[in-house]
Amino acid sequence: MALLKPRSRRGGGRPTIADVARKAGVGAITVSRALREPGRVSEELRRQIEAAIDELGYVPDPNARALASARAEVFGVLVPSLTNNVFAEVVRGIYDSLSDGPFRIQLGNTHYSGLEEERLLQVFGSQRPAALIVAGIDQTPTSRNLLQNAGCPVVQVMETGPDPVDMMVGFSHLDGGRTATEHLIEAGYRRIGFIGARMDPRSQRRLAGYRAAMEKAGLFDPRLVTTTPVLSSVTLGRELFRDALAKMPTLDGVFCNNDDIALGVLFECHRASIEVPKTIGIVGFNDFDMMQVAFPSITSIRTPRYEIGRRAVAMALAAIAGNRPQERVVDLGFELRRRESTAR
Amino acid sequence: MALLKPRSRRGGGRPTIADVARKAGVGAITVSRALREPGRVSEELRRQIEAAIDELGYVPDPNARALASARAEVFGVLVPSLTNNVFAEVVRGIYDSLSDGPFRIQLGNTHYSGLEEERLLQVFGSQRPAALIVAGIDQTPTSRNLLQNAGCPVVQVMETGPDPVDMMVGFSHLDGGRTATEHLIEAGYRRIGFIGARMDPRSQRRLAGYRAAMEKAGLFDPRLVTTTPVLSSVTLGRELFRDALAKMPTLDGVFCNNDDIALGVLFECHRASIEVPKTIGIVGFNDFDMMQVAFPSITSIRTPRYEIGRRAVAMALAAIAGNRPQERVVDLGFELRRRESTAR
DNA sequence: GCCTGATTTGGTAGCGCTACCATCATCATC
DNA sequence: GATGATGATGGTAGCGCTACCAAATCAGGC
Repeated sequence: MALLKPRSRRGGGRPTIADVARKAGVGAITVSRALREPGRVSEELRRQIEAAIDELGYVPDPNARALASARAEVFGVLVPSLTNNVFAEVVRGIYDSLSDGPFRIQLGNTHYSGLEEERLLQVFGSQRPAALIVAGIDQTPTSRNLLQNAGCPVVQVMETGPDPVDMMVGFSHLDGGRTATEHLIEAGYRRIGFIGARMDPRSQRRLAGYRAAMEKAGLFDPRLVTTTPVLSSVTLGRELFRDALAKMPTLDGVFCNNDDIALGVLFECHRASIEVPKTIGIVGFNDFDMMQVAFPSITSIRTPRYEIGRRAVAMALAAIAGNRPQERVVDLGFELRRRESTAR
Repeated sequence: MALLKPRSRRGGGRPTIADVARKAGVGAITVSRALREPGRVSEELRRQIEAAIDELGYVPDPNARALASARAEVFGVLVPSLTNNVFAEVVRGIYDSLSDGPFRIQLGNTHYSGLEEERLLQVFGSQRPAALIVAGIDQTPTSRNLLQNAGCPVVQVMETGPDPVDMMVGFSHLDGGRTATEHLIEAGYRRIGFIGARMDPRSQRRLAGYRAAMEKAGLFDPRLVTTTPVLSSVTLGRELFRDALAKMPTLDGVFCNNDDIALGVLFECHRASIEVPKTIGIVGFNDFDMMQVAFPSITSIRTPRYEIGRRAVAMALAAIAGNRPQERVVDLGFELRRRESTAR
């Protein structure tokens, strides 16, 4: 008589929770509990179960878990760019904070497109993630709606604003732009340009900060502003600076939308023998490592990218654990790093 | 009399494949087939099913799918760093190639640690991914074993070598190092240093290429080599260059392990009024955008990072579809970009 | 008309896990 | 000693989907 079930598990024969339960002499559900809520299982059984797990080399199947509990141990992370170092550091912060626990990261690249963001939120939602972390606060109404109905903690990162979907961690780009510009003004520069590429909402707010500072000092002139929607790069920084100079030869300072642009400006100054900081003052944004090494070293606004990632995860984990933080909007601030490029 | 089943689906009430089947008046399995193998379903039913899907806004549950088919639509991607631009571009290539299809990306950061790589492969394996893409070819025996038994296509990227686990896409770092060094020699430099940080296996091979070229020209001297295991940065490039100069004041050229180091060297040359390329020639590695903008522009080895990501996915997808490429090792090469920093 | 094989469709039985309840001790309380 | 209250454990019934097989249909050949 043949065996009824020829042990042909479809799934490749890895040990399951039932195998562990059999070996430990307990019910499957007790194994499940021992894994998820160890406190609710007696110490004796827990030890037996752990021994069985070790012996069999059991690893829980995240897919089965997600299906049964209608909740995947996944953090959905949406950023507008994978190669922009700013977001890479945010992602690194998220990753480092999550690598101890059971949570995986599902990365989405919106390419600075609201439509793509909507599409990704749709896809991510179908997985019932444990939390969503999205860059920016300017979601489309559709995206906002998707976030609101995601049924999980949501953290908007990089910026602060008055109206969080759920939680927020970031800083004020407007204040950052204003601080950078005020610093140039205080240093004695007057014909201060703004140079920016890829004018996403954060860049727009830095520009607004620049404008506020310039207007307050009675120095604003629209011809001082040079922008392009093209993706930022060092090469582009150089080109935009040449455009700006051509348009406004009396330029004596520039606030650059980001450090790439600032570096391009610096190199062009070298090339054209424009003295920095004497003839032109330069301020960057983000304060990448290279800013302090550049010659002359470049003043920049230090932004807490890595810390934003870490804090976003901490808030999301707290919310998952049931104690949503009191402060739903966390401003991590920024810091002006004064260097040679503005030391006139 | 109360309803028997108060329609309290645990899973939040999103439409399921059964809902679609009911609406379209077909069996559930036919809907499943229409989604995965449209060719095997008559055109009429297919149309009905598509209409039902649209109307209900049905999105397949990837977790249920993975559980039932014992195969997740996930590409596991293992890189040693999230912020190193080189890997960010590889990941971008992978992401762009995958964003059309159903596959998700599961990212792992090994932090240049073999042990961490083993741990991640273990975790990734428990999800039965559709494919694995790992950076480097120097896996530990344990990791190699895990890859071999992963039961899915595996692509090792960034390098080429004689013994792929399954497939490989990359280029020869040894040849890259040699080419860079030979270029300096041909340009007339003689006391050519090697400066490298974070001496991972790829850096080691570039160093080996440097050494081969130097020895062949009868120029090698161990005091010309300055390395550190510390993570690479522009700041570090500057410091290492100062060390190298202190050790060997007659240095007249440097091959830098990567572009960050090269940039640090360039800035230090500015700062110390060392003329480039007259007194010192500089060659970088990777050819980031900024190399061509720097003043003077910096000679570098252009590496096909993005293309490596794309090709790795293409090969993996082909293998999944059943037609594993003939060539299991693809060498995408590199290119020396001659610029001002070596134009003596 | 019958058979064969290809094509299209559906039913059943899981995949591995957890939510929900039921059960059974144990112990304090009246 | 009956009555809950509490805590530990287990059974059952799915989660939403697909593998596997069975059945139905149809074309063509004899």
